Amino acid sequence: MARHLITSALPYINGIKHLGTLIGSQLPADLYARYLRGRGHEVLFLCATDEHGTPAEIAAKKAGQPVAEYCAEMHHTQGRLAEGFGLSFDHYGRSSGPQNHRLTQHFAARLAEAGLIREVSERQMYSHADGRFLPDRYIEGTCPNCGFAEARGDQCDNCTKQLDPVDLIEPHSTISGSTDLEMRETKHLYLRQSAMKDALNEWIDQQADWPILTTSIAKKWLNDGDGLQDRGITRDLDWGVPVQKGDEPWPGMEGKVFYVWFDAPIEYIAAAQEWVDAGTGTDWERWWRTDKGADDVRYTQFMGKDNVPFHTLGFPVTILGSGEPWKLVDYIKSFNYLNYDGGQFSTSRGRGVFMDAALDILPADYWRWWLLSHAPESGDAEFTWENFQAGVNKDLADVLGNFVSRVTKFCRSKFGEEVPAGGAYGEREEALIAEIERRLRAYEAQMEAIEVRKAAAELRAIWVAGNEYLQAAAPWATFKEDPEAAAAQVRMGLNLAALYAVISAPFLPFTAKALAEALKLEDTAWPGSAEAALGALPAGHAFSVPENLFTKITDEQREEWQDRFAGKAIAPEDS
RNA sequence: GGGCCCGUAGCUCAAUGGUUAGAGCAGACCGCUCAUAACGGUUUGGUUGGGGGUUCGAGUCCCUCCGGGCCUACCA
Repeated sequence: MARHLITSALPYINGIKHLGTLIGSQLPADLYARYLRGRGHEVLFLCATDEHGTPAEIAAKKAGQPVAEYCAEMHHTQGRLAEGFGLSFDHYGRSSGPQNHRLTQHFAARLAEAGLIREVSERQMYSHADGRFLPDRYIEGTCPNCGFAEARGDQCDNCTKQLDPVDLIEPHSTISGSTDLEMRETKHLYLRQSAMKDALNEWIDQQADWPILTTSIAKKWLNDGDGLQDRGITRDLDWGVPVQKGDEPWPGMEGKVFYVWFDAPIEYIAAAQEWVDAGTGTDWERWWRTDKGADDVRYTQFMGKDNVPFHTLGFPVTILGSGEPWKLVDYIKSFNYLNYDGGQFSTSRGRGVFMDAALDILPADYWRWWLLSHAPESGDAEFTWENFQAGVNKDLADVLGNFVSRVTKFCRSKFGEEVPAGGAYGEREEALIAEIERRLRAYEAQMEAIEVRKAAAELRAIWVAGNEYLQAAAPWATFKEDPEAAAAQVRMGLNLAALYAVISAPFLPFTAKALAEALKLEDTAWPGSAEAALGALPAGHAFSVPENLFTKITDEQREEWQDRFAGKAIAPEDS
């Protein structure tokens, strides 16, 4: 038994997330957490909404709500959807919570003491109409280089020239459209990441077993061009963690807040505090402080590739630079993107499937299975309705669902709804047990390596083995000659179903639970030897035939959904 | 522009530099009739994107070209 701290990248607050976000971090993190819990390990699985930053303010404005209220509502909505997908967070926190405020200010103070923060004066565009400074991307104008009318303040999307907002002809705010803009002097804090470049390089070099995606992104940022650059960690916004040195004011920084990418990862720690404060947990420090018991914790982070720089560089600088014994991540599992039917998911265009709509049309396990078995591990993956329909129908309805159906119904018709007694296992059963033993251990190995697709393939192979066995044993034929032998075969079949109820749970928690209940399976502990596991249901054990575990997706449904989620052509923009 | 990842069967993907490049799906054929017309078996299908090189041996390493994707630091 070991102790595992698991975090999923924090979903940003500005709306309901799509399937790409789900498979990019939360779902595989949940798979791993469920598996480790199943193996009897002690697990703390944390997630939270990432609530600060400009997009949150803009989304709130669009919704006509104060930002705090908007975030509270959206946090609730996202939480409800997470629950709907079976995401088994031990705590689902908020980066805007008081714990994170205090902790973020604490880290800033420690970093300042360590000489890792410097003040920089810079000029930024201020919009009078909006009453705020605008990030470059929220300013548009005509490109001085190519004449493109909708060039952004940071770069022209047409000619790709790097721009400064002052270069633009007739610059205006994309929020209000106002042209009443001026450059203003403003002071900001920068985290001196460059000072820790060598330490980070050495640390990354030690991680030979991390996904290439993780280390290559880290190395690129560390060594590209002039190497790792310092980053501004404050913004001129209202919504966020006020800049303070711990409890003390920070002269010259009044009215400013820390920037999201600085406070968001700190929320991983704060979420553990929230977990305790909410009364769900006790002693968060034994998970996060190596001087208070966390030295034997294994910490695994899950995230999409867009989040890798913050987790390999920024956050480690915060942790290491503090000079305090905080737990540093042990393994970073990163994912590529999931595309939607030949393009990207798009929020504004309504293109693709979002978490709320997904649950409206199908149970969570359908999505969990397909997404996890197609997790974008080696490259970007693509969601198409044809693939989704084929995968779900074949794997879930035919291979798993139908197996359970055929064995339970056959038993009911010949022996009644209890595990039949009589007969004995022979060579065929011995071979099956040996095969299950081998595959079970292979499945565990893939799970432990967090090879998500390979783990799914192994699990599926175990389901298939059940169908192969039934077909070869053919109890419906045996029954006519030798009912005792058929009883043994059915007993084996029912025990396979019971095994599936246990080992499928990380992928299919809802179905696994329903199956376990139908089989009246008391003990859902992870199987030791296949031989013991396949004896879990003794002769005479009563069960009930479950409803069909999965309904197939029809061609009509598929076509309807294809149309419904194709999206409409509106202005481009975010996802 | 620079960098990274990817390119393997119609589709989705495997293969510590080492037998004849493998699975699943789809297709074809056969079997079975317990089951959600499900299941099982057999089988078709490959110039591993192109070209060059290193090596006894290359899908794998190097060079180059082609194609796709991502990142490039004030979106997160």
